[in-house]
Amino acid sequence: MAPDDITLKLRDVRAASGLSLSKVAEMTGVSKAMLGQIERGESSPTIATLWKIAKGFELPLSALIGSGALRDAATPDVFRTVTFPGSIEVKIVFPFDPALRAETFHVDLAPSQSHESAAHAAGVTEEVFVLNGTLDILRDGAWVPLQAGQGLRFAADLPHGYRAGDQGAAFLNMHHYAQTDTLAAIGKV
Amino acid sequence: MAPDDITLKLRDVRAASGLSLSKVAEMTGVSKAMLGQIERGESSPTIATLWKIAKGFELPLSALIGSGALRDAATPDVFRTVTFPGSIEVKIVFPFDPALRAETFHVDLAPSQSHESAAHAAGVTEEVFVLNGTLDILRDGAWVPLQAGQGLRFAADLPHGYRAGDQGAAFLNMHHYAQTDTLAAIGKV
DNA sequence: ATCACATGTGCGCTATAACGCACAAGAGGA
DNA sequence: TCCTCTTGTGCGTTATAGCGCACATGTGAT
Repeated sequence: MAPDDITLKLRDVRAASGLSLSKVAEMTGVSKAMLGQIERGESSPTIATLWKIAKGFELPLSALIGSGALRDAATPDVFRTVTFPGSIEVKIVFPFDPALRAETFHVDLAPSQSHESAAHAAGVTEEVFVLNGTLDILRDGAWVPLQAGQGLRFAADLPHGYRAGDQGAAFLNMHHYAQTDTLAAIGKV
Repeated sequence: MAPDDITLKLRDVRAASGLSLSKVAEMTGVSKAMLGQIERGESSPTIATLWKIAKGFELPLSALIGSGALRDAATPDVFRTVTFPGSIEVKIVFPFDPALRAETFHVDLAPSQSHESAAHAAGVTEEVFVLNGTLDILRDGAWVPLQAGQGLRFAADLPHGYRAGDQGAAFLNMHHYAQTDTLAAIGKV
């Protein structure tokens, strides 16, 4: 890929918002002239200014960077069950999808049952949403108490654990694999 | 947030690869001195050079951009609520994280209430997991019935809709943004 | 000890990103 | 028409990204 493949979508974003260069300049702190040049491809902005723009629009930085985008299709629901190494049994709610880099499990813990998990690979983030009962999550050495309807997002590349309350617990467990697994592609890890 | 929140992960990536500045300079076409300055935070690179670096490592650009990540954050004892353009009100369970490109909402529908959503931007995938009641999802022109404990994953860049059953419905709604998102978050939709 | 080589950092120079300001073109209004 | 406001673009200046080169340090090897 040539460096020309960087398509900045500022023009699209601004068009969608219906704002003028002046307005955008005002809300981002980036000069009107510079914004124009960026849109026209006459200037290659610093990430610092790109950040300012993204912040102004309240957009993730990646929203402004056009790269090779993978498209994705729908996947229906099929519940397969899988036993984790840690010996607990989980149901697959959403299977892993390479495009999303995510998968979702449904976990059931018996009353007071606990499960400790070793550190996952770097860049793995977990999200837990409690469906029923109460659940304590061990993260960073401390137990975080959660009730039904509450959620917690944490980095899973550290040792962590789950512990159900007196009435057991059911929760959704989303695993997000950041693009850090690309480190694997380099050779190390 | 100050622009200082941009943490470039070049140092981490290079450390993981075990390569020297010279080697990286050679394979990326970016001067050794500049690479050093970027790692030390003394220089804010252009996206052009950032692209060269990413390309040299055969990494996606986003792999080098540190989200300024909250990552570990979000214990939503306090739910923030947000009203969708479509007029229904949703609670934010997990806020958008650039690294994950995902956010999760908690949606409550009154009995028989329905909500239609226009097509989102290309590359948006939704996951729905029903917590309570029954829910029908309009996808691809057909209504898919779901009960509590069931989930559905579908491409959201087509018109789609939700319809609660007789007792109403509560469900989690995960939005995954492929690298093309942009427009959806702005408000245009 | 001295050599040979590779590591990362500092210096001077050039290219250019980013700014403020001014200007030309268009859109209504009176 | 003339006036006023806003649109986006061009110009001159300053700040800084990015380069090549040289230097200081470090690590073995002989």
